[in-house]
Amino acid sequence: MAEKEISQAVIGRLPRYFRYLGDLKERGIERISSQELSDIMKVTASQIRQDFNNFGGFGQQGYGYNVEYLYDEISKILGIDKQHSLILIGAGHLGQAIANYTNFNKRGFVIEGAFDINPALHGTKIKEVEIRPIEEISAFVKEHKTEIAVLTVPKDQATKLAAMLSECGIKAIWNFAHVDLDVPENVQVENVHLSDSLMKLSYNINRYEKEGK
Amino acid sequence: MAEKEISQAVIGRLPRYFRYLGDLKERGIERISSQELSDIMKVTASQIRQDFNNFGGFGQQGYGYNVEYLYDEISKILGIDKQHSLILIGAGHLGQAIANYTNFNKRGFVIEGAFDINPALHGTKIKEVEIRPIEEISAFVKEHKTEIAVLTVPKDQATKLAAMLSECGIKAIWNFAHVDLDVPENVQVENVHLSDSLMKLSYNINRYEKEGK
DNA sequence: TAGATTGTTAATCGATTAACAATC
DNA sequence: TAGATTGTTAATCGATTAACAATC
Repeated sequence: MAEKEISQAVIGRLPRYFRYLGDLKERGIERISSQELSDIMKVTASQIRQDFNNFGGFGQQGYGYNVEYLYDEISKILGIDKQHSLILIGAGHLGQAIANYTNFNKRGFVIEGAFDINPALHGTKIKEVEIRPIEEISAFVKEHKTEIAVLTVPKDQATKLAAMLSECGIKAIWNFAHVDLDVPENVQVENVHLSDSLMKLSYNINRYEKEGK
Repeated sequence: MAEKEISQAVIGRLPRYFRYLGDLKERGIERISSQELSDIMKVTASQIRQDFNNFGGFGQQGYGYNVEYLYDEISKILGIDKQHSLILIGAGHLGQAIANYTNFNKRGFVIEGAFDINPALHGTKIKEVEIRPIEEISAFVKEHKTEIAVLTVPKDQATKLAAMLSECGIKAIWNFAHVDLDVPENVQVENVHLSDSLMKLSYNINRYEKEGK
């Protein structure tokens, strides 16, 4: 069905809405108006209403939005109402950091396998998951129908691994390598380019010092 | 001087230009036209020319752009032609990952201190840098005129630490905590919200499966 | 000089904000 | 019913793309 395509600008804001709604829910708040949410989140009430309306009406005139309902709906839109299977490729510090970040697990992102090129690590464990040689990735992904590969390897390896992962049916790559992956359109890629982020910070330090603004 | 404000959309693209230009430079390529760069980077030539022209003319009609010159100019714009001092706050896996990522060091981002709440870590080292109690942050930042604090602590700590850091004159916070920091406008913040990123990935998996697009 | 390609203006497109009618 | 607040259309703003004159 040709539902109208939602812009990535809107999608990019959903996790933040989700986070604030989670907080409100925890604080026992039942309803909220776009104006109140606007005050808390520092975005316009208009944008909030437009964003939510991309997915159909979640609110009620004269009342506002039911926090729990809205929270649940956003979780469905984001696809985090279901479990997702992950494999870790690269068991370095970054891989460890991700494996140990319990919030992902709580949200249903479950690490089912871990792989590294370093033989010394094979057989050792990262958060209860055994580290295997990268040669075993393909068979593992096919057998477990793994959805997401977390790529925390140097960039020269990343390109080859991405091609291989695409071939064995991975659905998505969460890419921490500092390179743009070229994969078929049935493989979703989300990049986390930490050095890009740090450079933006550097720019803004610079800019503030020059412009005083 | 009221130079016209450059949009964050443009800034966000600079690190990627920088990366590609670095590659070209390494491959010994001296000049490149906006069209050639467009082919490699998969953005329009028009956008490339517009982006660069925000900062004045870097090219030459009939010739194109000199790779090395352009590379250097972008590094100046991003402020990565100078050294930047960092402190690590939170010496967990993520902090370790960042400390061990040698590329940052190579780019002039130097970690000068590390702090953690856990007394067991005090006195131990993370990449040659001694881990200190967080009570010492304030004095350290003032003494070393530290520019950037890398915040890799749980979110409840992050809010308080951000306020403290702002007070003792930090210029910027690279925030990995899953919370929006509220700091004065003289403190630059760059957020790395990993779970937001993962949720976007989840959305796109979902979307592709539904729409087949 | 002729050809190539930038710098820059104009046109288009998309995203955000404002306004208000619909309705709970 | 009156008041509140959404859903949605219209207006504005900004970013991207196209076009072309300037110029190397």
